[in-house]
Amino acid sequence: MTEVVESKQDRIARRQIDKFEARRTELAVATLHTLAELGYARTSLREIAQKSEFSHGVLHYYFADKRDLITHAVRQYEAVCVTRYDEAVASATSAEELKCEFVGMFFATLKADAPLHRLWYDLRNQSLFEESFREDVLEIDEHRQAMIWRVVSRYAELAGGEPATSPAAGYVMLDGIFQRALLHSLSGMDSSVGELEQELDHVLDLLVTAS
Amino acid sequence: MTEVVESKQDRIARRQIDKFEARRTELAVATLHTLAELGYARTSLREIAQKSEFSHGVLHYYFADKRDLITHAVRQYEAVCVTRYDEAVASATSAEELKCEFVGMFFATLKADAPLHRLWYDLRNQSLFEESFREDVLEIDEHRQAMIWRVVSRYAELAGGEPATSPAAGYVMLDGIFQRALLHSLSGMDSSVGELEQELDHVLDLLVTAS
DNA sequence: GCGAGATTTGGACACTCGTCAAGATTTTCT
DNA sequence: AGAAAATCTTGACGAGTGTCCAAATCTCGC
Repeated sequence: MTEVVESKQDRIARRQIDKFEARRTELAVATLHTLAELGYARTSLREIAQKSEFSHGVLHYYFADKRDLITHAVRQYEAVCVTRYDEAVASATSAEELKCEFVGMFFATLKADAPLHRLWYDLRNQSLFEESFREDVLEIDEHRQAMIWRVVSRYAELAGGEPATSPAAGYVMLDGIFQRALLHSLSGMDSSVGELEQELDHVLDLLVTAS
Repeated sequence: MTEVVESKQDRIARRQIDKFEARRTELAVATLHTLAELGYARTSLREIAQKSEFSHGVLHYYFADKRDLITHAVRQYEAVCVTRYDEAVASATSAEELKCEFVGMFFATLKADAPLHRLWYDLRNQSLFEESFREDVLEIDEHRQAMIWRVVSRYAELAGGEPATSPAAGYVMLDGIFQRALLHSLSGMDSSVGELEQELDHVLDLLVTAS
């Protein structure tokens, strides 16, 4: 009987833990939105709380401190970002089709999710100064690299060639294009963004050996 | 005679203005060092003053406000950074020599001036959130792009080929490599940096059409 | 419905921030 | 040398920060 009682208490305990976790992610999502809007340098706990439906005190009930909160927010970002092109990779039946879908999605998310993307770059840069961010940043960067590599290697396969770079170099070069396009997009330099879009078509072919 | 007096006053006035300007750049340089060490988010005026030989009040004697000061510091950065490869471009007599010198300098400054470089990326990212930084950032980015383009186009010339990308795409891709190498270098991932160095050799050739 | 525990609130705290101004100090000109 | 101007220091201010906590509120098993 004790074990029955125990399991019942366990169920109750688990339910509360789940609720606790659920609220944590809820607050982490609110944090993510505030960060995306204001940037790391100007995001305060009171600002975060104001964007949620809670008071600022509750943040310290669910998180040890500010770093703990932001770390969890970054982990939420990861969940959002790294499967973006997988469907296109799986469904494309020709190199041309994959390229077209990839370039389209690339610039679609650039425009639709600009605040989130600039946050990512902001946090990645923070990790250049704050060692405590590095582990998470490096891990997320790995996942982004893998995501891009799935596209590039599949593109090479469909084109009947081989990737011309390592996964790291390929990712880093395409990410460089994304960063520049993001900056120019937020600066209202639409024509420059358009040129980059045209050029991405071309760059993808540079990243695979001629078939 | 009035004009003689005036010109004498002018000389005096100019001398004082020059002195004023000199102290401004002196303080801007101190600001640059503090920014490079702490990052934008954690740099305060008192911290800047402490790294100089003055008190914090003097900053408001020479600069209107914090933004004015940081803007001038960024301009100082620009003066430092954009002629780095020009000597190599001018003196190289073969593609192989230019490539070797470029790759060497690329990774030498990566290691020697890491704090300054991470500051640049930090400020460029701030411009994604703060419109007031954008004008300066875009201008400096142009100069960096031109600097890289001088290398790429000369390399293509020496190799008897043509650049395979636009100046923007070429810059952005090489800059992406630099960013990644900087992150991994500051993270102590030396082997990863070494791989990127090897790969840069290869990437340079991707950026020119086969001769 | 009651009561214990979980959750939330809102204010207090110690601190740092940018800014400013009054006064002390130094430099410069006559 | 002495006066005038430029320069620098110091301390204060109000606002904003992260953190903590006592009290208020809510939840939920009994």
